[in-house]
Amino acid sequence: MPAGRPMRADARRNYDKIVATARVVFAERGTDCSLDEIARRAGVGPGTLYRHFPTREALVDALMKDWAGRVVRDAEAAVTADLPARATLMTWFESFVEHITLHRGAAAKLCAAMDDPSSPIFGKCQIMGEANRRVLDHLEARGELRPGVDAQNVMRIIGGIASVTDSSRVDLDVRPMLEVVVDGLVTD
Amino acid sequence: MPAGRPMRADARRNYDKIVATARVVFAERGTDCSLDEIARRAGVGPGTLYRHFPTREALVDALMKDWAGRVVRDAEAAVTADLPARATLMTWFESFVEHITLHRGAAAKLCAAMDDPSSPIFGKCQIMGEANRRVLDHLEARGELRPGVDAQNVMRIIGGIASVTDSSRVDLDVRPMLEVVVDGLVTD
DNA sequence: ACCTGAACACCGTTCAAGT
DNA sequence: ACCTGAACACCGTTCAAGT
Repeated sequence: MPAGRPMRADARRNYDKIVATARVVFAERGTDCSLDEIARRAGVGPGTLYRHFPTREALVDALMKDWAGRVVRDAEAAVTADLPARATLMTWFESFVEHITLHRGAAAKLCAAMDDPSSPIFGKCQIMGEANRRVLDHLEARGELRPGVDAQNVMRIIGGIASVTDSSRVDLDVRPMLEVVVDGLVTD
Repeated sequence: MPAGRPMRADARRNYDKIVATARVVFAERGTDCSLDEIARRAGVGPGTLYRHFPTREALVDALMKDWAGRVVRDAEAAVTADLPARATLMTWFESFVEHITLHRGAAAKLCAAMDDPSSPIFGKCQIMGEANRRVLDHLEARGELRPGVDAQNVMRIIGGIASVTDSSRVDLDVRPMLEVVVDGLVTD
């Protein structure tokens, strides 16, 4: 995201139109929808979409512009609320799941990008990872966490739960699953 | 799988050839590979593949013919070994993950089918679910399990961990993740 | 510098014609 | 009853021609 020189007016306009349309279509049809449809509904040629976003994930990344701020804010809120470990983790994990499932199919993509530095959304995963570590470190400092838990692995577990929930046909309640993980993390 | 009348010889031959080829191609390219390629390499027309397997999942299901037996056998082995709860669960969960990731991309498909009775592989998910419940019931009867854990949710959590591991670019060790879940399940 | 849209390759799916 | 392969629709991706 280095500023670079400003875009030409028509390019800027197309870029914004594509992102806005993608937001709508992703919400309607999920992260694996047709890119052609996005271009069509945005009123641009398919080549224009590709020029701005060489991969689907680059487009997903553009959608998540203000996402990072919300994630960091929620992690900070979980820490400063200063509740018992169980409540802190449940609150944080619930917002984690909510953030990672911003569109249908997004959770799986985010999970896959967690260990893929070449992915355009790798940066977003790192932000999520840092936010998660922030919460866990806070609890560990107070001795409320079992020793030897790797924050990265915790992120993968919660991401997995989110993926399964996201891809399920029925509307699952994640909380009982999160509670099992929380029980496995806290000292009693 | 009701026996029905026996297939005509050429149909039988094609069916078997498709399944054998699919086994190879799925192993090579994952569960989302091109069905056209399978038909081509099996030496049949695309229509023939569709006649025998109307959906991709129907083909996956055919591949898992002797899979169910192995799953049930492993669950039984975990129970009869009669080890402490932690060891029992770790052993069982490790084979669970192994079975559910038989091909790249399979874990996610299995997870999605867990709550979709219309899926051709729903039956396989139920077998997995029963095997899992068998192990958990055994431990619960001995009071080694925390009260209130739902076997179905446990299956979803482990399935989620398997999915994330499966879709990751790097070769992850699932055991630390499984240990967190195990800690969340057992009484101390 | 950027956009357009035709063109290409590939894939899933169907179905008329064959045996 | 089953197989074949052409045909169709759709999608991702590229690129020559335009402004």
